[in-house]
Amino acid sequence: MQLNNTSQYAVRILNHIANNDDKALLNAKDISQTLSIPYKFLSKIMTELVKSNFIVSIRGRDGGYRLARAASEITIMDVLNQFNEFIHQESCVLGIGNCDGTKKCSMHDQWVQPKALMKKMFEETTLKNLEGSDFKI
Amino acid sequence: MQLNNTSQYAVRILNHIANNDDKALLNAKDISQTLSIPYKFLSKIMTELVKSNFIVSIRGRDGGYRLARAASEITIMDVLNQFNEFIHQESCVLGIGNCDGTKKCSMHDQWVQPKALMKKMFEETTLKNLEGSDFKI
DNA sequence: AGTTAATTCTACCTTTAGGTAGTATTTAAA
DNA sequence: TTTAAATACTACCTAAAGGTAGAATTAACT
Repeated sequence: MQLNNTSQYAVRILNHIANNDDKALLNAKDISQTLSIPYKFLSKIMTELVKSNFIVSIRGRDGGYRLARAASEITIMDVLNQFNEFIHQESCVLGIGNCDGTKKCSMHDQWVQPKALMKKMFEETTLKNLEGSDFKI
Repeated sequence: MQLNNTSQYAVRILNHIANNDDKALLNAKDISQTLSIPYKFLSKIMTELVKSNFIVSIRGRDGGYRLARAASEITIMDVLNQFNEFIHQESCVLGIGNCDGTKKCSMHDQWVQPKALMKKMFEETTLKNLEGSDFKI
């Protein structure tokens, strides 16, 4: 019951970029070293973050990355959706299709509240909310 | 953000056995058909459930499986722990080691409540609580 | 005693997530 | 205009999860 590796990396990367968005561009090499994410794997994720419009890239010497929009406009849910983490209302905790009100699995009722709280939290938390210098990165 | 396939199967299997524990033994072939879980894969899970003492097996002709203890004494958390689903207090949502009070990741505070609710639910839900005939299986 | 129907064991196959390698492209600066 | 430092692209490799195959073992029934 945890986020996949790529999602975790993506959130940490975006969080890091948001924390430094006033300064110069950040490049892949630096981010890789700061966050201890393998350089080549990070590069792949960066490209995906560019394509999905979370960040913009400046190519060539002295290039790098910065946020594509305000940190307050990027929710964690946005990011998770991009990396195959589905946390929607009907997702069934036992994996039996979709669980709606009519036909539900045996754990549906117990799962409703935790799922809703989790969903709400991911939807309401933005990169802005995560800013701070005192956190593990 | 969902349980792995094997955990889902394990819960559904145990739930099904609990629902029929008054009747005769259930065998792998029947369970496989009823729950639409591949027979050979199910067999493997059954053996693990026996070894980890959730069920007991009767070998040989007319053999099968039944719960090893009362349904009210088996929590979902017990099952998940057996199948590599770690939902403990210190598990870090961003995968940066363990997140305790002192040194925490940037999402720690937002994650505390959903995680706690989920943990409590899995700990307090037993197979007995899941019994019922009106659920998707 | 032999047959049949069940679990168990060992070994393998397949798919996907995670990760790596090498090269092409772009751009600023010397 | 060449070089250096950056991103982007294509293709591959590796490990783990999910799943399969076949034979061995066990025990009730005839």
